[in-house]
Amino acid sequence: MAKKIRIKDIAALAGVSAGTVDRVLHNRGSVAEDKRLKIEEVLKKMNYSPNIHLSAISLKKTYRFVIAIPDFSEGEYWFFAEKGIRQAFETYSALDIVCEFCYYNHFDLFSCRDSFEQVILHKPDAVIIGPTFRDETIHLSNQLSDMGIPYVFIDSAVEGASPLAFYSSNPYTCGYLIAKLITNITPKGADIALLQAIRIGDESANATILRKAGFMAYYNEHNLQNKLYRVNYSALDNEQNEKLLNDFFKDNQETKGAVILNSRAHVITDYMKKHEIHNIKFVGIDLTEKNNQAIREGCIDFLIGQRPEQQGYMAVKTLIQYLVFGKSAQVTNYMPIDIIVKENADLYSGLTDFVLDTD
Amino acid sequence: MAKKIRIKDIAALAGVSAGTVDRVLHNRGSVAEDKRLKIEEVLKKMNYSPNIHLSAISLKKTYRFVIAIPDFSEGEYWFFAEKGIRQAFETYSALDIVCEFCYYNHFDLFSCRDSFEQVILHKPDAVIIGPTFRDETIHLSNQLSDMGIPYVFIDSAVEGASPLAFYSSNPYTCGYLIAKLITNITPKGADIALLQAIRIGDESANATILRKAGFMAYYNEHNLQNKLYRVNYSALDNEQNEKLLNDFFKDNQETKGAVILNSRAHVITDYMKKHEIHNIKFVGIDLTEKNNQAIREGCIDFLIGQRPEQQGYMAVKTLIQYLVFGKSAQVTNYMPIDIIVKENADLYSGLTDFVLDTD
DNA sequence: CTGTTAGCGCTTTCAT
DNA sequence: ATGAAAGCGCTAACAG
Repeated sequence: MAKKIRIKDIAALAGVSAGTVDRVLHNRGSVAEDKRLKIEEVLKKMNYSPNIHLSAISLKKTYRFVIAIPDFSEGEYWFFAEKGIRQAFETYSALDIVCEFCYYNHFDLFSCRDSFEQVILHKPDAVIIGPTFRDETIHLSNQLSDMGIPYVFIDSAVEGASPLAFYSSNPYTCGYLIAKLITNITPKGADIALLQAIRIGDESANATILRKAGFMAYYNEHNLQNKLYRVNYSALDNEQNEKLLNDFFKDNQETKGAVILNSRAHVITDYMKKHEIHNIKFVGIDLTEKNNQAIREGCIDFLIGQRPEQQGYMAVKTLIQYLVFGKSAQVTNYMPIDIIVKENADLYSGLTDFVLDTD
Repeated sequence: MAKKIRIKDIAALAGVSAGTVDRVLHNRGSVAEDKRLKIEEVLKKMNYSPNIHLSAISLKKTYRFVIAIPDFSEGEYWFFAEKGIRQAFETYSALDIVCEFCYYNHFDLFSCRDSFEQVILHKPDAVIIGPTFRDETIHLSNQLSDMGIPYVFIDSAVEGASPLAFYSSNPYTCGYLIAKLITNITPKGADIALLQAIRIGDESANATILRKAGFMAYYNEHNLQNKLYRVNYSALDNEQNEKLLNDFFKDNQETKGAVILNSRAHVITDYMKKHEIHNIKFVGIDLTEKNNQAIREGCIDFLIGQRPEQQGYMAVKTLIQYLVFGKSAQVTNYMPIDIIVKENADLYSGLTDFVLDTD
């Protein structure tokens, strides 16, 4: 085990004082060029990296975080993302962080627009965005970029923005894998239903579009002949939903498989249970509490897990590293895509203790 | 966001000084009973927990860790476990930790015995054990228990020992899931081969026995009629292996699926590739580098992932929490069981950056 | 431009 | 038994 290297050690090796090393570390200027070079050389050679938790106690600065994500109920997807965010704040409890949450309804474009306007008003030092609507997200991103405020996307990224980083699963791969799974567990050539949510003010969410592309890619690459029905459902209006699904399932009794490219699988399995529709294989996304229930009961065959806690945690961590040391992380960060079945579902849920840290 | 609570705050609320609170926190005695009770009450009410990274700088104590695990080459299972262990030491870099590794050959009982004898000689403050052979592990555990030295198991646990905690996947569930996967991707009733390693001095490793139990349980619960061949192979002797596998595959051309309950899947797929045996579905364990290669090439259909890095990381973390604050964690800790296929394999490998931390 | 110093939260030693 | 004080690594304000 290498002995710990302290600022003092670096200082000695470079023939300066600790204060000067610190100035270099934080780019605070007022350091002679030759000494700066010398210090940077020593830092690199010794592979020094300061203990951020120790930095924190000396730093009196208060960091204002704003989190702009969809609202949620307990056990839903964004619940877990927020859990990860709060966990990160715990881990960095030595830092003085204040945090505002700007929630929006992610089925409602206008709600998102309102919410995003609030973000700037909070004068944040850092922002975490859960994008749903493309144009609104770009608009906010541009404002933040202009003001020099760093921001990180979680759940999905948006083309045309310049976040410090984003943490999401690769939606294309997700869709691709879903296609593989559903076709592997349904008879060859069977009809498949593709459920999609109705949104207010926009036809489809950002991530969902990309997942669909991956899904279709699998079909094309494998020359699949399965008939594919696009079925609308409503996540907001139960009655409307009932009607929409009735229309489809009455007329298409031959459907053997169904997939949904967002976390509302349970809405569909609830309907199926109620109407005693069995023998339809079902693949969905996200281990929400309700989906967990459904997978236990055998109503869902596969779920794709996206590690929302970890995304939230990493977003905070990345921003802190940047704010404190100006360290920019890797921009593109795709999470592992977990394949969840009845047997391993329990092990994935509520596992916030099994988490790690790296630097 | 709740304001940070410091020892000083607790002290003020309890009407004592910071020093006294610290004495209570660390059970260092010399505190009047009534004050102790008062302080403990305040601690609980305020839900105080000290920042361990800050504690660390004041603590000058050196902690001696000994890690007794199987030896490995780069990219093998234990390589990743050790990676997680080292990562944890990084995270807790404020602590002064020295660490000795006692490796043993996990196909050789006697090597294990020798290695475990070394452990005690290092006079460790804490030990991490990767158990393979039951009796040797129990023997070491008893010695450690007698000396009051905390130890944690990773990869698998051993009945009859009293570790501070263990981190492993549930071997029974692992085996069960492997059975489900192989029977789902092979024709109904098809012959299945169960590959098992020859070991020196012992018939089978601890974890493997339990996995086999889970595997068989699935068979029994589902009344499967598949013929099951137990096939020996050698992980150490290539020539012997060639012969063993020849014997089996020549005589059993009807085998449609194969599973292996340890991380050497690639040994078998290498053989199959060499002998141009195709059309055998294959399920194995652990995303080692070589297995990763095999899954990419399509030689393996499913791999079960056990998160070795995370196990190692958690083992260190648990021991540190115990050593510094006497905090005992939960004893039984089953990791998520990852299901890995060609499409998501890349996302699981080399992902040591995507890790979290909680307290 | 640079070294010195005080102070962050936590622990421990040393008087009391 | 207890509080005051010093010191851990790191940072920032202050002298020079």
